[in-house]
Amino acid sequence: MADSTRPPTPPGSPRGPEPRYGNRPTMKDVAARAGVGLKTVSRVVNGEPGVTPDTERRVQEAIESLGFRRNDSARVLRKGRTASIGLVLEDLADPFYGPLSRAVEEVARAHGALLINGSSAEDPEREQELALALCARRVDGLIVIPAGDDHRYLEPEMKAGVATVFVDRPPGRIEADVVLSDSFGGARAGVAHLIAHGHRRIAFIGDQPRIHTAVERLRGYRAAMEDAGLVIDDSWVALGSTAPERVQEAVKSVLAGPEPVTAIFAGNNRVTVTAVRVLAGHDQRVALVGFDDIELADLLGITVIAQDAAALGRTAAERLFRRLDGVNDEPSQVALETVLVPRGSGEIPPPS
Amino acid sequence: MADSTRPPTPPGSPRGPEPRYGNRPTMKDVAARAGVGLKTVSRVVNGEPGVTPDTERRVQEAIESLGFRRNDSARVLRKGRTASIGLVLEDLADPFYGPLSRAVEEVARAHGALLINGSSAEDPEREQELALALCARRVDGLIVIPAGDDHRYLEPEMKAGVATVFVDRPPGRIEADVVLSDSFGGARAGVAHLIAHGHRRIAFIGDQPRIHTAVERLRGYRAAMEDAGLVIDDSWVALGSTAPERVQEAVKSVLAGPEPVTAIFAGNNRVTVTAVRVLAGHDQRVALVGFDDIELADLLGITVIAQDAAALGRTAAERLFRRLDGVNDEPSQVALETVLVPRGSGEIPPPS
DNA sequence: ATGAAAGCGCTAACAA
DNA sequence: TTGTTAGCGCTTTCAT
Repeated sequence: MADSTRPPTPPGSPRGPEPRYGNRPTMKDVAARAGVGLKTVSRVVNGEPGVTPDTERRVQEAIESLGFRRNDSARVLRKGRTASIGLVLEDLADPFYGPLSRAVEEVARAHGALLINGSSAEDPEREQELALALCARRVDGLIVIPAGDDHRYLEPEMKAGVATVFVDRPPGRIEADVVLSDSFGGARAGVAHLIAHGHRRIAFIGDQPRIHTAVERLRGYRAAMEDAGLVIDDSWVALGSTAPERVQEAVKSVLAGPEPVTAIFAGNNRVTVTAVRVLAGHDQRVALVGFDDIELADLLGITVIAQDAAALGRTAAERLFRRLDGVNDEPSQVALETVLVPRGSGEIPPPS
Repeated sequence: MADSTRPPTPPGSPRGPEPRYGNRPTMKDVAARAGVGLKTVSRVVNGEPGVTPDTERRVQEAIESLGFRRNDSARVLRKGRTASIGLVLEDLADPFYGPLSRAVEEVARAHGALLINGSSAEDPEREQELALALCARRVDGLIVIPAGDDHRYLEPEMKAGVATVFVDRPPGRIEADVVLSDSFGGARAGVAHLIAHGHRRIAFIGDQPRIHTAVERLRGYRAAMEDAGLVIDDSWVALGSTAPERVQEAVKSVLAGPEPVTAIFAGNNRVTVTAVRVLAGHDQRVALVGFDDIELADLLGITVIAQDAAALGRTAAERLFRRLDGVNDEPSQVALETVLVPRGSGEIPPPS
């Protein structure tokens, strides 16, 4: 009865495909070892009541000596909840998404859930592939930072009960909760700041136009210029990849020619970083305001429109868990405020 | 036969605990809908051969109209492999770990696996809790950046077949693969660099002494000083939390008194950032070399010992998958080289 | 080419 | 307090 080895092959039963998991012990093994029933082991493992201290001790001993660990896959299969949520973001290596992901993780942890995150690398197909893989693993909920602009592929999943919240950018062609930063308002305020400091020729260098935030920020730029009665020259606006080479090109371009811009509004942190590098090598002082705060921007005197990445993540996660707790109201749309942080670069006056 | 609804409650069978998953369709449902056997659906879903094009089409239609998605939990239960690996790190919001995690993710992706990562927040208990939770979910492998110094709790898991690789810091009281940066050599080179530029009184401000890299870097500092025949004053060395307040205090302290240090070696990126801030407000110019590269450090002219976080992650992940592919040699220990990047702050001479 | 039946490890329901 | 049974959704085996 108290045999510590498991029969290598349950005789008479079709054996598994291959030596799985180096033969992990199961509750059945623990039960045999402790000389109790299967359900009793289950009770002990899950801290359910109705087990005498003595039995519990015996079971615990068996667990330890066998090195048993509950198989959550089996548990999930039975219970229907995985206590895990998925986060699809663009790139974990981007300093903007790290804090966002961490904030989501903390909320998940507070709800006893694990976070699985994956990077879409700004590729819509990969976004879809990832999101669906997470659904196949039956995450209870999904937080998505869209790379693509059509999320109808998530409809069956959402109908099937996968709570879904979009962050940073709105979903395409589907109704769902969204948590955004006020890109339009932030950009408008930033550009207005430059105008207030005397600038009239201001460039906008941003991300690719299929990205919602890029378009919104451009819209904010246009609004601020229009508010001031300024006409935008097409050559001042450059949307595209945020790869350093492209941005470098764009910055140099708006600074060239007989009538260069005197100020630049950078559409996100990647653009700002490269712009700062280019401007550092430029002979003329050029004003700069960037969207997104950056580490050490204070020391470099970079004026920014700061958004709170952690707050974005936290808000989205809280919304998600509210849904998982059964709240079933209309899809909501939240826009978090941005903050203008003047540090010097945005207050440089135009050359007189 | 081609009925699109599933009986709400399988009659005569004890029904499940609650309306699971908003009633997700299963292969059985798809089979009924398509008028084929269960196994045929399985074949189609998994792209196995032995299905006529016509049958396949019917099954595909049923899948789409039902919004079926394979339940990977059930699959895992049968197959024994989850095609997922776990990564336990310190803090995803730290710009050092973002790229590391991303690199691991890419390798995992190349091997068809998903990455689940969690932050230990530098808390040994939380590290263990997380690692074991990942094991309960039967990740195929585990990459751990240790917070604690005793990893015997992983022994049963490793015995049970969970491939395990440690990164950035070695494991405690257990034999396993490790991928490190050469902290000792890097710190030694950095401090030697300061000495070569004329410094004699050099401070070391680092992380908590229970963290391996902190100790190694301190050892490198001591070695460089000794190489130069310099005696270290105890007041020059400060180990502890990397919270800005603590570091600020430490920096101010080594710069105070009648014989302040003329140079500082910062033990990691968090320390460097705060040190730079403090030094920016200091009237005397003080040399600084920091361990870890930092974004925009080039513009601020910060001399650093750079380690390649992505390479650490990549190397560890490759090692892990080699193990998962069945390679079973001795635990290996790899140390990646660091690079001294002179940018100005490390070349400031002592005041004469 | 297709399907029926067994069972992966666990929990829910129901005895005992 | 404890154990027995059925079945979660899938894959495997073996028959047809």
